[in-house]
Amino acid sequence: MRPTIDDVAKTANVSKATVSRYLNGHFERMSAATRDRIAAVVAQLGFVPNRQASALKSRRTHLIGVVVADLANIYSTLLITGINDVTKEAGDQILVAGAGNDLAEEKRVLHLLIGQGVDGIILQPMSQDSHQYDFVRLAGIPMVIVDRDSLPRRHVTVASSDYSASRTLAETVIRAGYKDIIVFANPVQLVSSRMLRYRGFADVGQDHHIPVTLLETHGDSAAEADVSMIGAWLTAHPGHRPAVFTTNGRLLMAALFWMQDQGLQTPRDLGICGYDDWDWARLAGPGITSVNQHPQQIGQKAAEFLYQAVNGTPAPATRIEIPATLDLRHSL
Amino acid sequence: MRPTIDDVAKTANVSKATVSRYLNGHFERMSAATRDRIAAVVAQLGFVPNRQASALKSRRTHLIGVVVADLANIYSTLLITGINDVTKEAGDQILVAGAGNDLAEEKRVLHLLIGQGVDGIILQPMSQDSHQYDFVRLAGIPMVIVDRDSLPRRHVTVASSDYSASRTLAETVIRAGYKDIIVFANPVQLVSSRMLRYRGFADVGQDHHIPVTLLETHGDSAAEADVSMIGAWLTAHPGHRPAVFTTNGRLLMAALFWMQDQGLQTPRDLGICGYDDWDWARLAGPGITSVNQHPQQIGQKAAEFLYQAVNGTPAPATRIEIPATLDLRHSL
DNA sequence: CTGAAAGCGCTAACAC
DNA sequence: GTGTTAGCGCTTTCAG
Repeated sequence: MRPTIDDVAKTANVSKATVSRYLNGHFERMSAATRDRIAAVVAQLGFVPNRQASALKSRRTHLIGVVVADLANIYSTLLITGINDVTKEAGDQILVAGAGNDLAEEKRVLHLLIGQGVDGIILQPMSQDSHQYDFVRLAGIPMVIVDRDSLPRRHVTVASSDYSASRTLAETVIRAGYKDIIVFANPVQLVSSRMLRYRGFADVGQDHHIPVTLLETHGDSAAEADVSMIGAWLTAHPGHRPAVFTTNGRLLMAALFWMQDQGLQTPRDLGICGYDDWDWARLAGPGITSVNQHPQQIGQKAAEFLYQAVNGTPAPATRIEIPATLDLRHSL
Repeated sequence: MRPTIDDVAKTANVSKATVSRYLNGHFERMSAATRDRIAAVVAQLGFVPNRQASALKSRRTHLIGVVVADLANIYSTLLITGINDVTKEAGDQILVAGAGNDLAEEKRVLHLLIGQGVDGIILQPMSQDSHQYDFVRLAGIPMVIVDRDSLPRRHVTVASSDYSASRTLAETVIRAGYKDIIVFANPVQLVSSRMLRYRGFADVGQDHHIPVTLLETHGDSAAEADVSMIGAWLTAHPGHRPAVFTTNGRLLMAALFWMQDQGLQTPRDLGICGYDDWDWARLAGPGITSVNQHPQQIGQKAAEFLYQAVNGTPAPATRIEIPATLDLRHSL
């Protein structure tokens, strides 16, 4: 079985304390001889210190918890990759969990993370009410929020510039001559970023006296999303050629699948644009005009802020925006 | 700060042992009164047991380590999602790490996982030589391998039916009338699954006397992959219209980006097909014929086998294949 | 420069 | 039914 610090100490003829100093790099006042002897024994035994034990005393598990709304999402992957970029430098590991788009499940996994004694948490929150997360502050665990707001703001929040990116895209749509706009989204009341994306369109539409219709669906996979709502709208408005804006990549994909099935083409039959963090939209049809929010960068920034807090110098609880970028293509 | 089992014990006027029994569900011989009292105190204090401490004695951290070759990959996301489906049921958590396609880095993170005392590991291995992983068996940690072989086979290995799927696809290509086949891949010697995918084509090509050219590139992102090799081939073979097969989704995307930039169309100028685990290929061009290896299922199966081992009844070290499926579309 | 000893929060015999 | 006690493997004063 795994050797312990005691095994190392005995084989090297020193005390556990000395080995511990060695492991933690406190060679300042240690004879080179002892150091080398310990090094040899560690290598020979293949000793790997047990972090569970060390955490008990040192109060540092070197674990960072990450909770995303839905694991099977490109956004999540890229976010996690960004976080990993910085935890790696710190020699830490990430504990990932998916909330399955469910508040109760999110709460459950947060408790698991607390139980594991994570040094900090990065959360894409299900709830807009930050009081829901009081228990993690009570546990004394630093947390930073990503992608969505949770208010009153108690944590640094890193998100993309949803509202302004959305406005810019809406202006583009209108400039392209569309007289009808459809926003295809998951329920916007529930999540601040969705709401901001919708509001960007709604506000610009109002400025230009262009009607903006909100079509809400539950489920965001191609299979679950109820894309036929768009078909219903089309039937109800014969002769109209609207621009459809989808608030996330899965919905964009769902909409495009549906169009393909219906034999609808863009921009001939309708315009389409939406969020896409993975650039595949460039390849669909004539190329879909889309917004990229750079989740990897969001992950990096979030992790950097988290470490500030973990190291005792938390930044003020403000919203940090990573600019989303617009890729103009030929679907409008 | 976080309350401990001692705090709970004192407030509830019982011993730590009783609280511990409560926490672990040993109510068999416990008065309902004490049980309820403890429950109340636990809720009131917001007590969450410290798993680090419990692990020290119980030898179970409830942590499953997952090491993938590259975190920023759809395959990884879906694999992790599948693993999470089953660890969640067990009340466990997953510790994910990316090896950055580098053997040394993989070794480093494996050591970190061992240090964290994970109950088991799921690995998409960088090395085909299983001796590289002797140190994990020495540490007594159960492991299952996914996606690629590492031999001599010491661990259950869950992968997709690479060779047969690849043969089927090759037959399809040839039946479509192509007289030249190009396999665009990352170095095939290094990874068994790539090799199997290549061999499937090579063998079928030989059977039909159709030349199969292997074009190898390093880096698999659209930016890094050297797609111009295909262009060079085209230049060297004027008048030919080959079918290109890419051995993973990133390379498929890279090839399609390049074709788009070159103004090349499929199937007009060349045929194209490849691996795609996320169905976006359905939307590209006329729809790209592709192979889906169902990574989520692979993850689930792998986790199930891992738990068998963790629970003391390891399955024999065989290769388990999850059938890959072929989506015929219009790119050939 | 190194060692002894106490203890982190929890579990698991073994008592009673 | 419940309490006592002895650690799990490590870190960290405090001595020397």
